[in-house]
Amino acid sequence: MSNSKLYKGSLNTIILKLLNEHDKMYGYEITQKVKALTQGELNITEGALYPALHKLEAEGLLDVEVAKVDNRLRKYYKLTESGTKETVNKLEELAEYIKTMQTLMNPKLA
Amino acid sequence: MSNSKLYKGSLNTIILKLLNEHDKMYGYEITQKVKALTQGELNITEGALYPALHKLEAEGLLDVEVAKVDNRLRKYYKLTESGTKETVNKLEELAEYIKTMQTLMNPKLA
DNA sequence: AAATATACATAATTTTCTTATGTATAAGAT
DNA sequence: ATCTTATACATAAGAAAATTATGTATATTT
Repeated sequence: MSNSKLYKGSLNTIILKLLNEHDKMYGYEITQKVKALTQGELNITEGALYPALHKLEAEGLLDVEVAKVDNRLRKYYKLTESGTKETVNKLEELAEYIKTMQTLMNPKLA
Repeated sequence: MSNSKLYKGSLNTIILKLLNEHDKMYGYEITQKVKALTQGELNITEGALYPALHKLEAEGLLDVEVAKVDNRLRKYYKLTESGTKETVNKLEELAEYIKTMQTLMNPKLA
C-alpha cells in the first residue's frame, strides 16, 4: 500500500469515496485509479482490496454485479443506500482525524 | 483510542511529536496530554501506549529514566538523537498522508 | 470506608494489512 | 511461436497495531 503506516484504516474510506464518485467500479479498476490519482504514492494491494470489498458487501454497503468483458471476469461494485450514508460518515471522520492530528502536531495554535 | 479506525498507525507519530515538544514525559502524562489537547476526541489506551513505548525504546528512539514521585513509580521517556530524526520523518509522512488523502477525496482539484 | 485517580504492566483477541501463492485470459515483445 | 507483462479474480499464512480485559500498587477525594 505504502511505506507509511498511516494508511492503515484508510482503505474503506478510499473505496467508498471512489464508488461515490464513479458510481460503479471493479476491483482492478480501483487499484489503477488510486495509483493514477496519487501518482504512484499509494498502491492498493490485492490482498488488502479484495477482502475489504467482500466485507463491505457482507455489511450491506456495496452491491455486486458480475460481468464478462473480453472473455474476462469483472465484478462491478456500487454503493447501496446504506453505503452512501456510510460514505458521508467516513468523510466526516477523515476531516475530524486531520483536524485532530493537526492540533496535536501544532499545539501552539490550540 | 477513538471510534474512528483512521488513528490506527498514528500512535508512534503522536508519541514522538509530544516528546519532541515536551522534552521528557511519562506514560500516563502522555494519555492525559492527548486527551486535553484533543478535548476528549482521542483517548490513548494503556494497552496500546505501553507496548508502543517499549518498542520505541527497544528500537533506540527513546531513552528511559525511572523516578519515584509521591512514592509512586514514573518512567520518563525522552527522544534519543535517532528519535529526533525519526520524528522529522513521521511529520513528513503525516503531511504526505494528508495531502494524498485530500487528493483522493477531492479529485476535481487533481 | 469506598470510589476515583495516578501509574505501571501484560495476555488474549481482533482488525487490518503484507507477502506469497494460485487460476485464467489478453496483449505485447522477442 | 514463445515469453513476459497486463488484466482480473481469489485466498491463506503471517505480521503489526490496536482493543479489551485483567492485574498490581499507591494517593486522593467523596
